[in-house]
Amino acid sequence: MQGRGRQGQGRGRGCGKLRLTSARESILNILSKEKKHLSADELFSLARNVSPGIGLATIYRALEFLSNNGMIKKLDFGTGMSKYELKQETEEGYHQYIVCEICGKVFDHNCLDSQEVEMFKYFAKKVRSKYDFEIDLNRVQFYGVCSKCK
Amino acid sequence: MQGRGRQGQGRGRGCGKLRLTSARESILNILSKEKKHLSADELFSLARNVSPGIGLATIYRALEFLSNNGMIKKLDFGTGMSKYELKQETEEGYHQYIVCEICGKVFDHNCLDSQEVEMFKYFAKKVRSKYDFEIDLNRVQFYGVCSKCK
DNA sequence: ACTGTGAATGAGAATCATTCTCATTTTAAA
DNA sequence: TTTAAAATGAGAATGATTCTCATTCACAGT
Repeated sequence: MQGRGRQGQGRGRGCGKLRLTSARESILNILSKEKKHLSADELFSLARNVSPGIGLATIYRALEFLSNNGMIKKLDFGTGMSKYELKQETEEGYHQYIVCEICGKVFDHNCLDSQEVEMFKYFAKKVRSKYDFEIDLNRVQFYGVCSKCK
Repeated sequence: MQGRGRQGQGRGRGCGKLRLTSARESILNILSKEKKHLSADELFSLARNVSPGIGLATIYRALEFLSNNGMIKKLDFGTGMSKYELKQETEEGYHQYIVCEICGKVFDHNCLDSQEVEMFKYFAKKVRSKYDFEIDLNRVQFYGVCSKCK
C-alpha cells in the first residue's frame, strides 16, 4: 500500500534496476509453474525445496520487489494473508476474482465474452470521468457465497 | 472468513438472538452518524467517548456479532486492517468500492444509472450459471490509481 | 579475473491487527 | 429476585509481515 520504493539503480547494466537474485528467480519460477495465487508462506515452503537456506524475510522482500517492478500482482481477498501471482496482461479480455466470503475460496474468472468486456470498459470510462481514477480491469474483486456454502 | 457462529439463542425473548448491549449500541450509533467505513481502532476511540471503560476486545466481539447478524458489513481493502460500515441495502442500485492501490483511498460509488445496474445484473447472472456462485452486488471492489497518485 | 560499493540476505527481534483466556459482571427469561 | 447463558475488560497469545544488523553477494569499472 506504500511502496517506499527507492531502489537505487545498481550502476546501470542493461536491465537497469533489475537485479536477478536467486530468491527472485525461484519465486518467478514457482509462480509460473503453479498457475495460481500463492501466499508468502506457501512460496517459502516451495522455495526451500530449491534453496534450503532461504529465509522467510527474503521471500517477503523479493515479493515486494517483484510487485513494485510490475512482475507480479499482490492480492488481498480479506483472508488474513496476501496472495501473489504472475502478472500477465498479455491475454485478451479482463480478469476478475470471485471470492466466497464464507470459506474464502477464490474463483478466477477470465472474461473474454465481448459483451462482458464492453461492460467493464464502460464502467471504467465512467469512473475515469467521474473520479479521474484509472481502474485496473485485471484486478476486480466480487464477493458472495459459493455453492458449497449456500 | 470463518464465522464459528454458535450464538446460543438466549432463552427466547422476542427478538430471538439479538441482545442489545451498550457496546453494540454504541457501534451502531457511531456508524450511523459518521457515514463511512471505520476501522476497529477508530471505532474504539469514538466509543470510548461514550463508554470510557470499554475494551478493545469488546469492540472486536461486537463487530463480529453485528457482522454475523447482518447489521454491518466487514470490508477489507488490503490496507492491513478491516473496515466496518452499516449495512443498508435499502437503496436502489448497487454499491462499489474503488480503491487506490497506491495511497489506499477508497471511493464509494453508488451506481444508480440503469445501464450500470443492468450490466452488473448481467454479470451476476453469468457467474451464477457458470459457478453456481451468488454475487453480492453491494460489495464489488475495483482497484487502480487515483488522480493524486497518477 | 579483481575490486569496491550498494544491494540482498538470514536470523531473529519487533510490530500490528486481531483473537483468545479467564475471572467477573450483565442480561433478560422464569 | 433468581439464574444460566452471554458479554465484558485486561492482558496474554497468535499470526502475518516488517525491521535490524552483521554478513554476503552482484555487478560495473578496472
